[in-house]
Amino acid sequence: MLSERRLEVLRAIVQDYVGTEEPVGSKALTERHNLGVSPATVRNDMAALEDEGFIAQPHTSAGRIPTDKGYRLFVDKLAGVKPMTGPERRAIQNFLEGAVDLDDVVARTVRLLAQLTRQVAVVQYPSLTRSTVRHVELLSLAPARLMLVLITDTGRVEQRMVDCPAPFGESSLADLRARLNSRVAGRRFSDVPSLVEDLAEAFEAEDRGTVSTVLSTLLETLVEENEERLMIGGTANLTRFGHDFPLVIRPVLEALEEQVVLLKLLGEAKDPGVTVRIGHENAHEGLNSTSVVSVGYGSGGEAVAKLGVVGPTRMDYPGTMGAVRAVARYVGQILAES
Amino acid sequence: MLSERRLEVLRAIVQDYVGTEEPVGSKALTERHNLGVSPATVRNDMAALEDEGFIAQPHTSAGRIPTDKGYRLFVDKLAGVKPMTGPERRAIQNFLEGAVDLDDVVARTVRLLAQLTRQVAVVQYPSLTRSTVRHVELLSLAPARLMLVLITDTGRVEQRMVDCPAPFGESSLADLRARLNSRVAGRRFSDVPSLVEDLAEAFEAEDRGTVSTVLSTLLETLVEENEERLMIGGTANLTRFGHDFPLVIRPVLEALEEQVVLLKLLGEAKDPGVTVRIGHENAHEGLNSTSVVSVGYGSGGEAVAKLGVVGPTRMDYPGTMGAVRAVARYVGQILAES
DNA sequence: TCTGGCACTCGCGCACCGTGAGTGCCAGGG
DNA sequence: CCCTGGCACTCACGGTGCGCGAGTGCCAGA
Repeated sequence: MLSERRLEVLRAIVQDYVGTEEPVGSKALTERHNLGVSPATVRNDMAALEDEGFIAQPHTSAGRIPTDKGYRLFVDKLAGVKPMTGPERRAIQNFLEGAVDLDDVVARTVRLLAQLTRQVAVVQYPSLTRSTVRHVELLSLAPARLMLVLITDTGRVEQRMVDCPAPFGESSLADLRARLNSRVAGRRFSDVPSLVEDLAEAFEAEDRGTVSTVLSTLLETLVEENEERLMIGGTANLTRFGHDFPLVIRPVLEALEEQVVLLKLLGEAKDPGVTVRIGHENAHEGLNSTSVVSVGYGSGGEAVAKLGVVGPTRMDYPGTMGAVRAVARYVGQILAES
Repeated sequence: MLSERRLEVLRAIVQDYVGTEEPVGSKALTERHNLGVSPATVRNDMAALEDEGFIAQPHTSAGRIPTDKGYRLFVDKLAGVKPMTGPERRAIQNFLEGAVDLDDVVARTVRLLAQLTRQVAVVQYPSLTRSTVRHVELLSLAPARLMLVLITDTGRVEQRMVDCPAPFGESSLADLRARLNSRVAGRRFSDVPSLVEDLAEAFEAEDRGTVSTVLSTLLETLVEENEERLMIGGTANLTRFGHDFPLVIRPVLEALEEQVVLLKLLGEAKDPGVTVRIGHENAHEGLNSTSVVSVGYGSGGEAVAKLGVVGPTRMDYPGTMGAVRAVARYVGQILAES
């Protein structure tokens, strides 16, 4: 096992490298942190850390930089989560409180996260299946054309067109609307399929086709693949990535455009607290030189979706984790109020 | 005025430069285009074009590159719009037809435009004020809390919370909903303010406060500033911008994050056809080295919103204009069908 | 186990230079 | 008058060579 001092050396290396973006050498280290030992000793420690795979040299006769494994150790054992200061908390709250609807909440959250962390922010909309039904609305647009509108307790609204197999009267429509709502309003979306299963049976034969079309459209919106949405922002922060720009930034931007990739990325994090995935821990190749810091948020105790940031592996983990956690907490509050 | 041949030289310079991304010299020009004259003559023409400000030298003893003014002349006088090929048209149509709702239409359009033009795509949601009201829905969430949902003929759905000054009964709600819809359904949103002006008067004194709160919330959603939404994509294409990366790309990404800037950008284009704004013609400083190609789209004859792309001034104008125009046409069709 | 000393490595920045594409100008010819 | 071939000049670019210095590994001694 690594001695206390060696861990201290690793911590110092991570901190310095994150600050300066330059490989850090033994002399510079002893000057900026009082480790109480000489550079030569630090050199031995560094050699040991390198043997263990926690740090590496970009080339001989250069300083060391942390490896993914080094950052992992730093995050797990050496660093906490830096809490936000009072003024920061207030600023977050103020900024989020002006939102007029869910889109606005998400948009503001993205901007806020991007600004606080100076990284790329990703915010997932509250998942339908993990939310509660507030109301289901059915509108008649044409004799054989309906619009289905779902509204969740988190303020999310989804709409779908329904082409009916047969004309559907106003009274049948009112009937269906009433029955639907009495069954599902206030219930969790994940329970909806079983709750509406036998609904068609209550209708006249001529209407049953339409009713089951409506129901299957309703169920389709709940399929995992379709129902997830997200918003990203702060991509301009990618320009602070490093010097060897195009090659690094390109795949990152491409990955960010693939919602599927991002959803997987956020979805993988099962930890109830803040999750950090570092460099190669990310399955997607384009994100091998980035770290993802994410956390679930929700109006109650339970998480209805995730949010997080994507940045260079060389990032300020304690600060980023603190910001992400704080923002998630306040977003949860805002959603609970609306 | 410039002679025919000099215009031809300019066209050749633009074409070559767009293709190679490198300053083009007199010798290379005569080799690749049969202008029927010698390099020396071309040199004289180039000198003249430079005097007029259509081309410039990055440094002495390098070839010439077109200036913004040069591209402007090229777009206005020397190049047409390159129509899409049959297979391309079919691909566009297929790709857009799978969309399930408006968000999906917009998202697909963005992806499509980004792929076709290999540039950054921007698509504005159909403007509320230029659309027609399909339905206004009012839901009671709590005794003194309503949700207002607006649905347009283009499939756009907006929702707002309304905190009522006093409890509002189910029957009053049904009454208000019916009256509202009978007045505004099928009418243009821009006419809504005058159509609902005196609606509160029809209600009992105790309900008037709530009714006017609902109405003012309704009117607020129509304020220009709030009602515009847009989606962007294809930012990864910015990496193909040039060599001097960070400095150019940074302000562009920043500008793209400012919805206000983009909306202004699209809004400025008044031309009914494809509009091109080149380099410094764009008011926003960060976009001085980009060109914006935009066009209005709509379900009927009239434009309900704009879409377009943002790319380097050195872009394939005829091709880009053709793609933008074609996509707008098909999006209009899709919207008309839904 | 830590420390100071020492020889060694090697990337970085800088100066230097040859090459070649490109230019402007000019005198001569159609 | 316009076009052409010729000519001298300019200057960015790429390659080479070199000194500096930060950083390293190793070792002997405290």
